[in-house]
Amino acid sequence: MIAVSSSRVASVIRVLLAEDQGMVRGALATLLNLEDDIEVVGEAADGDEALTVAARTRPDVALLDIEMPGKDGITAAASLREALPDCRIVILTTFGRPGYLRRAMESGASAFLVKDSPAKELAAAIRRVLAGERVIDPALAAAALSAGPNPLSPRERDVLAASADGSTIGDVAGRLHLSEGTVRNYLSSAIRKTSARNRIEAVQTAQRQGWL
Amino acid sequence: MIAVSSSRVASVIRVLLAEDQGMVRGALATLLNLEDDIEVVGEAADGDEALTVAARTRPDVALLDIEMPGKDGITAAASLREALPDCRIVILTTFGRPGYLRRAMESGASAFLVKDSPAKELAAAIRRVLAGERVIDPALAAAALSAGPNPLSPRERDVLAASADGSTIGDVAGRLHLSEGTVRNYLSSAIRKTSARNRIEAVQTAQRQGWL
DNA sequence: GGTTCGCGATGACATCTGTCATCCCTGGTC
DNA sequence: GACCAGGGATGACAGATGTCATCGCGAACC
Repeated sequence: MIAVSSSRVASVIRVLLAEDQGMVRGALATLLNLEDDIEVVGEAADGDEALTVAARTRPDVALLDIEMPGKDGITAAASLREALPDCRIVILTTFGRPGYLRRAMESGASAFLVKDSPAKELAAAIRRVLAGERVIDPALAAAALSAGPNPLSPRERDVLAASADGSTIGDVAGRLHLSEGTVRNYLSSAIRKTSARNRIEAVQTAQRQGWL
Repeated sequence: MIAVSSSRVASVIRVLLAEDQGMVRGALATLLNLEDDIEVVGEAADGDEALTVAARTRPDVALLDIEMPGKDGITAAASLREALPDCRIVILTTFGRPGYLRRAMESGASAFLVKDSPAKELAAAIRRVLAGERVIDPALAAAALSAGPNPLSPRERDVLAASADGSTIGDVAGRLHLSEGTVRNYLSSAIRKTSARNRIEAVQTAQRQGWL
């Protein structure tokens, strides 16, 4: 054998990093590139960019932040799953919300990491995921299971989400092409299901649970 | 002179890093330690810890995240300013809110960085700050100046902040030892001053401006 | 001494919200 | 065919919310 066809070592893990905060993205990329068996082959600042970069670089693992402008990490994960079925997905997020974990898993993610955990766990998770394991914080998994699924119907979810920015009922009705009474009814049942006392509390619990 | 009393190089910059998200903190520390002239001599996960670690390590520069549990970065900056007047302060934050910038500067910070900016700017800012410069994103500075100061009176601010979590007027009145009518009056004027249509919008604009 | 401003309060009023009962229609499912 | 669950709507009602005028008090300022 005269020459190796590719210069890269067989065991190097090719990673795509999608994270909107430039400083965090740069720091994480540096951190990962220090590992002998990991190489960051692509970076993206939002979900859409992550998909185009992934199509070009064909990474072994995609590291996706949830909180990104435009297409969020979970939505991007679902699209990526179709485009590159062999690419493992690691979801990285600021908030360990039960609903996030549930949706991430349903979108085909292999790991779910919160940014609170130590930095060394990132590389470890990437290696474990490539070995076929699933990586989830046990405490968070328990919380997600005990919290149960999203109790809101799709329409209740829509209306609650549209009310989250302080819009008045009239605004929401106009935006969703519903009558004001209907909006009030959906809000009322959303408030009941979230055990809240008003719309604001309902929005907050729903967000805390990752239901929006 | 028989021996140098300290083994450290004269030009090494000793940095304290306060950031609550472990993964980000670890990655930033790694990034900074890669620089020849910078050494992270202490890490902290919240504002109070930052103060104790700073007292022990006496850093040249303190890198403080704003969004931390317990004592936030701006409050910590003010305390640090008293305890270690020679320590330069760099504020690092997710949100480039005008009010944050203003308060950070009033607390004695020398630099204000948003996490959106590229990772390489961090080390650059640390060096410039130590050289006596102030480092502020020009666009953000302009926004802070054009936005003007916080129009809310201290009490309006209190009441609005207490209403942010969806509490009812009765709750807020009880918590702040005010009559319900007074709370309504303060909320009403806060709503007027923020050009909002209701309490929720008022809370949102106030937060977006960094007025809470 | 007069003025202004912030804090705190009251009462009245109009409107917005949240709840409930009730209705129609549609697409399952047993 | 009977029987739900959802989506969508209406009307009525109580209570919460937002606005306004008005008052008293004390501190600051000219």
